[in-house]
Amino acid sequence: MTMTTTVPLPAGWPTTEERARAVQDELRLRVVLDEPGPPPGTGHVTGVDVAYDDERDLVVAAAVVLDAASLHVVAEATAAGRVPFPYVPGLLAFREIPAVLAALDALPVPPGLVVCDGYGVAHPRRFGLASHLGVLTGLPTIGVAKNPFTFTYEEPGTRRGAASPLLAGVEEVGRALRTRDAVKPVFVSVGHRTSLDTACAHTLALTPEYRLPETTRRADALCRRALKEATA
DNA sequence: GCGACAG
DNA sequence: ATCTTGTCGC
Repeated sequence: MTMTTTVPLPAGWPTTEERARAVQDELRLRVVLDEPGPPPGTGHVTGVDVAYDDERDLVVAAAVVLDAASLHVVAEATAAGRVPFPYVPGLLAFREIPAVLAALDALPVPPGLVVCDGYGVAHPRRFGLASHLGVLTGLPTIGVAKNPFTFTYEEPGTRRGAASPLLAGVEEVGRALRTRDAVKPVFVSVGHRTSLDTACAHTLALTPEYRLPETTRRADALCRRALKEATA
């Protein structure tokens, strides 16, 4: 059974793009990049995702906890509220995080590593959704995105497991990682308290069958379902 | 100035 | 993100 809670807007949540960028420039200093992160296949791995109904100004987030070894669902929670920020490239976190925080708070078990649908340090100011969520919660986080955003990369080898650097100019901000033979890669970046190697290892452990991590797939399905039930 | 741009 | 049917393939 899934419990849906109501989203409280964190105190001081920015309303303007200018303020939001200032918040990123301040919080980015707290990102921890010198920890390896939890080893793949142990403990919990949690996927978070968000669905919208802009017509009704409604946002629903889902958090799904998996046992990292079996990939079985251990717990799940959802949270619904008003959309707190418009979609602006580079400021996605301000639109998604309040609902995600509420869903994580509603979980009955520790989340372990949190897998986000989007980017971590692969970001214009090196502070994407996954890093922001990590700093706010203290949890280890990674970002697994479906698109290369503004970054560049060389096509990785055709086999699952092949990878190539995701580049912001000459700086490596993440990795294009093939999770399925001959299928478009995903774009992995560190969020908080995790290394890039660990992030990629987790991503491969979570993709035994599909291109996207099992965590993301489960969270995506849950928030869409909860949005329909909230709309109905 | 123009275009591109995680979800 | 979201709007949306059928269809090709394992």
